[in-house]
Amino acid sequence: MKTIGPIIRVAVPSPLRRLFDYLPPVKCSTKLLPGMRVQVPFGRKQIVAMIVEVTDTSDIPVTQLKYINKILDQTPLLTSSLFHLLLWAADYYQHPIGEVLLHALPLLLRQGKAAEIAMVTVWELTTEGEQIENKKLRRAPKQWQVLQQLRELRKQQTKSHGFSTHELQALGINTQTLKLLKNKKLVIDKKIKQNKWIKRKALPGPHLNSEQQQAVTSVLAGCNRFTTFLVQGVTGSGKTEVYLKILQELLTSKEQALVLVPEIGLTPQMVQRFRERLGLSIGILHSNLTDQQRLQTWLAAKQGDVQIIIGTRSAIFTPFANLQTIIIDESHDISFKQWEGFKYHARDLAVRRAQLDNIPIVMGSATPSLQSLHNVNQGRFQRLTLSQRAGTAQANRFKLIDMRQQPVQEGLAHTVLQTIQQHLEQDNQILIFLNRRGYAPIVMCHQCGWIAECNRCQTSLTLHRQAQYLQCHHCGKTQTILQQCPECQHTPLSNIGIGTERVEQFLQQRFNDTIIARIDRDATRRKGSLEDKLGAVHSGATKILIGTQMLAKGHHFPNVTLVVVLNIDSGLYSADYAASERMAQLLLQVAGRAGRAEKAGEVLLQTYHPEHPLLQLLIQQGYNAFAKQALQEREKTQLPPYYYFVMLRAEAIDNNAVRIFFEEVRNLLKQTKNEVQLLGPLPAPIEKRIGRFRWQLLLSAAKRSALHRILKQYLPTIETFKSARKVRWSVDIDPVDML
DNA sequence: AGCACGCCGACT
DNA sequence: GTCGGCGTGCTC
Repeated sequence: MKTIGPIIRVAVPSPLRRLFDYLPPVKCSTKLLPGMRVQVPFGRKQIVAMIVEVTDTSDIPVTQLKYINKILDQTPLLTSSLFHLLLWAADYYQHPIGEVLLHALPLLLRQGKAAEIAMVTVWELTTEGEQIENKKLRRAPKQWQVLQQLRELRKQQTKSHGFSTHELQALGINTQTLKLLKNKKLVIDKKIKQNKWIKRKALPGPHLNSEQQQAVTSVLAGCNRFTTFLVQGVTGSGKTEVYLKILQELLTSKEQALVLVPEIGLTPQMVQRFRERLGLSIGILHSNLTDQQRLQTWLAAKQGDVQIIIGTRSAIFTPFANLQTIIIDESHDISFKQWEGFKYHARDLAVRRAQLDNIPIVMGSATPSLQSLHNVNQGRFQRLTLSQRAGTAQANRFKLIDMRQQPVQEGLAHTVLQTIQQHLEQDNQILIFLNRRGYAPIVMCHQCGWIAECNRCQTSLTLHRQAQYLQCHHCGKTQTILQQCPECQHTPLSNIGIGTERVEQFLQQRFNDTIIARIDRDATRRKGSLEDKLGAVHSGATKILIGTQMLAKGHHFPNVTLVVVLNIDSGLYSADYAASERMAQLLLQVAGRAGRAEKAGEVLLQTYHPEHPLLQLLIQQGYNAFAKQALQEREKTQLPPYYYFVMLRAEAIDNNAVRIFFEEVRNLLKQTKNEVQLLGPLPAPIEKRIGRFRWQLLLSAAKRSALHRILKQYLPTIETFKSARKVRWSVDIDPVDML
């Protein structure tokens, strides 16, 4: 039984891959449009939903249709451009549409709060208030005094409106007095938009070198249509200056830009630099804002009140009144990929958004993803290379240290220790990189082979000696240190493997009068301690710096002349095909921390596989040569970006429930014949995590469209499986991590 | 997902 | 006798 008549089709915030039809409210003066929020009865509750379509037929009989309860927006909350991007994303990532649309909204809007720009009250003198004489206020000295203060402020002020309650309070002016003056019509209060999107005077930037200028010119030449640029510039080649110049040249006073940065890249220093150099208002979006701050920035961008938004991953969902370009810094960074819930990649969405809006997009990186380089080869991206390092800085010298040929102490090769000694004698700084925090990753009984394991995950516990506990680095759970083997009572237990804490302790003994700092999550937990430690490095007091990934990004250490990377081998032979790509990116990034001043940097890489061809290529011929070879291998072995991947994952406390689910899924997908290849289901590389057993099934195909068609066809069926209710399952399109 | 309905075990 | 366990079905 079909229903004819006005039908409002909405998306609801639930994991259902379909839309729901409603009738418009009985007396409805608002024209209902896609992108508006409504409150609707859903099941037993009232929920916030988003209008997706306004149509005139429904497959649901009219008796089953409910009425919209309330219209929450008078105009669409999502701009048409963002709305279409989100619809595309829901389809591309095969994620429930309601979750996608509502995920894009700031929390307060998701909860149904009004999309209101915060207003502040400002007080202004009336004409009468400016002219009135003292004698008329003889009996109100306080009011007269305030009036005088306001007149004084009026003389000094440069802004067109009055002063906020807050500002006046700071000057000791009582709100009560202002109200009395208002009653006498000597002052008036007005509500105005919060004036937080201030423009400043732009400071001039450095002179661009010819390559930088060339890059800017190329981007500007393509500035009024969809063009994709990959700015590939080594560390220190001045990519940020290129972005700044592009923004400066491209944006007129009403136009906007979105700048996406990795999670760790959004530092106050970076924002400060943008603020100083661009005479434009800037809004920031990241995870540490209050809900109200996020909402106000979001609305300001939508209204066109703020010109530049700098934000992390989720800022790709900001609406803009007049977006002219998107810039993605460190575009290879995997923090642009959302891992949980709606598993989107902000970089890929950004490219799509630029295409929908017909604007240029600029992606920058010293070490572009193989995906991006493939796009360059295919002619989809235009590459702009910056090869000169700014100033007199010199390129780093890489050297492989063959661990097999020499004695090793606490993870450090003999020759490496000698080199450290030399650099210390020359009063230089040294950076040691090890992507493993704690003292030792394994605690083992030498007698019976027992290993301390997490009871919730299938992983070994890491010994944290200083903090005095064993910790699981997957679920974070800690437990007390054991003195004795629980199996055979043998004592003591052996600590196997090397973490940052252990390296620090060893080096402190070895070079006992040298100041050593450790920078990892444990050593910088206290607020301000990271800043303190970095300060001590910059002042020159700290001579040796030991750290994890935290060190690899953003920070500059101009006086570091020696970088040592302790364990690069995990990137060479891994179950994850992309491990070598990430290792190469990390190595160049770590190396880039050093030798930025007049001193050249030396980079030592400790390995048991110095002959590894990709590694050889990387250090002898550089990243592009490495990437070319790695891409050839990917093509030969049918891996992305030549093949397309979709990972189907499921987990449950009951291992069997997951196996039954996947058995059903596999039987269903058998029908696809050879259109897609199935690998698995297999237990995930970390089989058990936080008490849940995890399995995965990899789908791959030479054509993206084939994969997409099959998912569209079969996911609704999988959704109805009874076995699906007993597991947590998810679809990951273009997974970046196989683990 | 969230929520209710519904049919079986150990308790005031 | 009930409180509550989670299996199942539904959401316009």
